[in-house]
Amino acid sequence: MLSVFHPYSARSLLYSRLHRNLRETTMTNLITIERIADHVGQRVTIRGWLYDLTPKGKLLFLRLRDGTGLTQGVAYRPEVGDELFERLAHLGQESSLIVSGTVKANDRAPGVPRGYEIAVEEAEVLQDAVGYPITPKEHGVEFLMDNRHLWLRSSKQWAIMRVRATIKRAIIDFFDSRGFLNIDTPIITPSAAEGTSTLFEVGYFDDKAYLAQTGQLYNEANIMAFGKVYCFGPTFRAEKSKTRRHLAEFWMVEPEIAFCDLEQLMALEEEFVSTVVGRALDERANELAVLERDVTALRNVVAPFPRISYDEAVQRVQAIRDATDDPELKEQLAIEWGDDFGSPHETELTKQFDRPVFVYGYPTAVKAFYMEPWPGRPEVCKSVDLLAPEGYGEIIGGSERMSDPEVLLAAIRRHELPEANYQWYIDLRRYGSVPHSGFGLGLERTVTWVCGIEHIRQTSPFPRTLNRMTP
RNA sequence: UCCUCAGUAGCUCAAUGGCAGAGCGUGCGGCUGUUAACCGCAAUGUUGUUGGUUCGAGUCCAACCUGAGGAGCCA
Repeated sequence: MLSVFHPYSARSLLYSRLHRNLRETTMTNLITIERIADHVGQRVTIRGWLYDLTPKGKLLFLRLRDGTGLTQGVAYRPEVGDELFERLAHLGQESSLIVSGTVKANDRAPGVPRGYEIAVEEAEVLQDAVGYPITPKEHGVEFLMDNRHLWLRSSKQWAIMRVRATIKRAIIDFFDSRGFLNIDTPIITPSAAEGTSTLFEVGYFDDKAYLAQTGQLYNEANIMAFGKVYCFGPTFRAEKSKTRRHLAEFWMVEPEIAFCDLEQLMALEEEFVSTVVGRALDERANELAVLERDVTALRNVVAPFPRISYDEAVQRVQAIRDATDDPELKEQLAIEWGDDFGSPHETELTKQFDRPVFVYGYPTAVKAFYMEPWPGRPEVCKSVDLLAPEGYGEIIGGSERMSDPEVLLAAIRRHELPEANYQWYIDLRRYGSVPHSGFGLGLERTVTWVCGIEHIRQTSPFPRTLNRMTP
């Protein structure tokens, strides 16, 4: 029995009718495409959107997506009848519809998961969409970003968001299962943790305040109450950065651990990162396939990770520089002991390894004020960055924190920070100070790397960058 | 803030200083296995803005606007 609502003021949407259609739909065996393999041979119903349409004479291929996957509906004119066939054959891309039919396994069927299709028996069109702007062809960045609200429906963007959700879940599970307390840190803060130049300013009643760029200092207070904690939320940087690695708003997870030194911190980081990557590999194989990600590179991400000192890293970069014939690269790679690494340095260094690499013991001068001095080498601090392979660069910055109140006070004065704002922070060292460490991992940079994509903006559903805060 | 590149049809791009073009998408028709299908027909333009050079500017010059990705900074 066919149920085609035809004609109704062609190509216009009537809400009352739309909702009536929805209620009257036979919901027998309503499934998600994600689970289509469990329903081979059954008559099922799916609800979703038309991703693409290929007419082929008496045969019609409808690529259908429902948010959980993508599958192929096959309509055969003699079976569905002329009326429904004609209606389906002229649907616009992204039309919304409800389709019922029998699931069949077929090697030729594309989709996520691939290899299954639905022999269409019935269909109801909720809306015939006209003029959907994003075609299954090449588009430019500006056009796609202007249409971000629609671009999210495209299969690669869909896959990235699903990988992101899994990575987020894996992060939470990792810390929750290891005795960390999830605790929230403020987003509105009175001053910068590490200087004021890169913060978004907001009005706070009659005062000025800033959007937080880190929750770390608060977490140092939290660990003295709870032992091991992590915060996980949005963070804000007003840096005028226009690169494929920067967002103005991004998510960061920041664990902080009492009674933890730099060695133990690195051990935690490598276990953490390899666990998270493993979860993405296990749970998002289909999505990584959509992204055409080389998963063998991800399978190498197994602890332990190589650990090299800043001193050694400088020597390695200098050796790479000496070996190259490319004059541009030679200039970019110029570095002396005491300089911070720029992205060209990090990129070349990470090319030497097949998994993330730790660089520890940076010069005190290029790092934040709160890092513990290296014993016997005050010009070096107990900091560690974790650099992702394949040119993806820094995904984690961490350190052992200063535990001596006098040393900390001296550092605050040396950096000319407003001392009054840091009294509570110094207090943490006055009342039961212990060695402690922590790190921050950028969610979007991690997702960019795991997905193997070009640009960080694709890892945020609605990215905020230097030149864009819409849609 | 600095450097480099770009802006032409809905989209992606061509066009020696000399008639504004193609592919895709869209509409109509054809095709029983399409995977960004294929074949035929049709419609589609304030060449980012302003000024200048020239008989003539999409093209050359100047300024501006918008965007891109790289530096710095950083997750």
